Amino acid sequence: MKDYTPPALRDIPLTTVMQALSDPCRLRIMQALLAETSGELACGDIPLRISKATRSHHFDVLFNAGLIAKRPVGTKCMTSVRASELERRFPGLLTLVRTTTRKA
Amino acid sequence: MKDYTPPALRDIPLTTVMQALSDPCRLRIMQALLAETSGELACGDIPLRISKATRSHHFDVLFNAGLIAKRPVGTKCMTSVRASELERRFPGLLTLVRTTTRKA
DNA sequence: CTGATAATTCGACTTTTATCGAACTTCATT
DNA sequence: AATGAAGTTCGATAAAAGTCGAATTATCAG
Repeated sequence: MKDYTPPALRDIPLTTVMQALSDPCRLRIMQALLAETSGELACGDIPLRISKATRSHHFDVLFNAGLIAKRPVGTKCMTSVRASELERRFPGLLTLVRTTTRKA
Repeated sequence: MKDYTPPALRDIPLTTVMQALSDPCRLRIMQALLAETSGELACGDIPLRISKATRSHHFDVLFNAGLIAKRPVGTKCMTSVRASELERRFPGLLTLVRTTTRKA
């Protein structure tokens, strides 16, 4: 919970974003966030069969890739997609993540 | 050069595509192919500072991720982006790859 | 202050990935 | 058949990434 200042998207290469989204858990997280009407969720709110440590790691990767923002609320850590910024820097990315359904 | 039959995109998860594009060499290859007016290039035509073996490996990853097609011409191996199919299966992907410039 | 909850940090371990040199295959040309 | 060019395959090695349990920090509710 060190720092809530997100990285500038200008400095993020597309390969970093691709890498962040190449893990099924992380893609799920992004899709869950995008599907949420409120726009944000706490880390623990997304059901994943992984340990707390791993979950924390995945959120970290998404954060460092510029994909999500974090906001502390009590002991919780609410996260949201940096939608408008991402759309500017990576046109088409969110459409891709939103509309591509997971294969059987 | 075993098989030139590309995988069905229906069976390719988005994470696989993301993983394939998470490497700088491979992203370059895709961007070079998309920028090419003829639409195709031989493996060796793209300048990369890697060995033949590694280059071959990267083309293999792109092929298995459903991103490119291969066509033998003599001893050469012409490759092209599976553009229309990709656009249907992964809307926004090619726009993303085409328009996102590499950071400084 | 105490206890409970949410999340992070710290090693340690395992799996995956990128990379290469060398040997091999294929095809075209001579 | 012999040469050369373009790719592939085969280990081997080194770096990166995913995973976890245990210890730690931070915050809220009594």
